Amino acid sequence: MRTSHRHRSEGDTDRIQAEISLGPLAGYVGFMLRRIQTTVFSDFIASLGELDLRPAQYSLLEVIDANPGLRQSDAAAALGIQKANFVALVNELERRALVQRRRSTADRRSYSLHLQARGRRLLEAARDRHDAQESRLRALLGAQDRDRLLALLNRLADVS
Amino acid sequence: MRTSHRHRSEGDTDRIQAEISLGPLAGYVGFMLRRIQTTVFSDFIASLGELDLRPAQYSLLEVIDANPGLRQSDAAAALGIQKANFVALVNELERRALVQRRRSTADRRSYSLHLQARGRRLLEAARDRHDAQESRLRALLGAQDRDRLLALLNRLADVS
DNA sequence: TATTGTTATACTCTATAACTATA
DNA sequence: TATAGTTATAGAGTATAACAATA
Repeated sequence: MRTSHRHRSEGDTDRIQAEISLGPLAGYVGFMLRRIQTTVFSDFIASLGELDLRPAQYSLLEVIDANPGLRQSDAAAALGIQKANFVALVNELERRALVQRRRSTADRRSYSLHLQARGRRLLEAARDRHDAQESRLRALLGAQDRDRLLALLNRLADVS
Repeated sequence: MRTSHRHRSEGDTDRIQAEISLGPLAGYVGFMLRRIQTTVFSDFIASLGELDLRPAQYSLLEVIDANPGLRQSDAAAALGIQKANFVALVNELERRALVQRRRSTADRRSYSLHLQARGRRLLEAARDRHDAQESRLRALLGAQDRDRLLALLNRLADVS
């Protein structure tokens, strides 16, 4: 239907079919990993959006909650963020009274990071959204396949 | 050892342990998906680097090769890139004589995209790198688990 | 009226180098 | 000398709005 009344001239090398093939890409783990991750991530961003919290901010709140008082640079390393880029992230959360920096008495170059009451409350709300997404993923896969997927992913942790 | 000669004062709430826990995050499919994908993607970027080709450029070459003459906007949609951001991508590849735009005779608003000889040669070199990475991933998982992973990923394609 | 490709713009994420204060 | 945190800067990815040409 879409192309039924096209005039095709001699030099016309355009495609007619509507569906575009990804070619060999669709068979690559690397490509599909990126593709699916992007979808899942967008979905997560959307569900966090109402909280005015981006994924990196949320994950930092989680890491501080799991490791109260950890050093700023250790938090950055755990999340795979460079210390230079981590500064603005912490600044913003501190400005919003979600997180607190405290000068370490042991090593006065470093800060330890702590959740404030507001940060804890926001973390709990964000974790609810995260849990809800995780439930949707589990519904798509089933509990057993979800665990299998997690196990398979972990085995890719040391490529390169 | 690391903290053996620290002086801990009364208000010192810093952490002592060296390993930082990701807390509940490590059990979330969404989080681990992002984490592993980032690792695999960095590895891929490094292997493409010598070709002066970024992943998005490579994937566009693949899509054009699989769908010669496809419309610019269809290529953008297939790769999940917005048409506005797609322009500079095609410009760059055309400037390097890898890709060619041709005005469609059927719909003079649109362009059809084609590989040029240099583009085809570069694509083949890039595909070799991609294949090499894929082989490393398969070595980590085994052929069967690689296929299982791909199947599991595909089942997540329609979250949200 | 709607769509294709385009420009302009802004925001996020990431990478690197250089600085300071402390160790 | 080395490390923790910081600043400055630049590149890449992504999102939205508005426009000209064409359907």
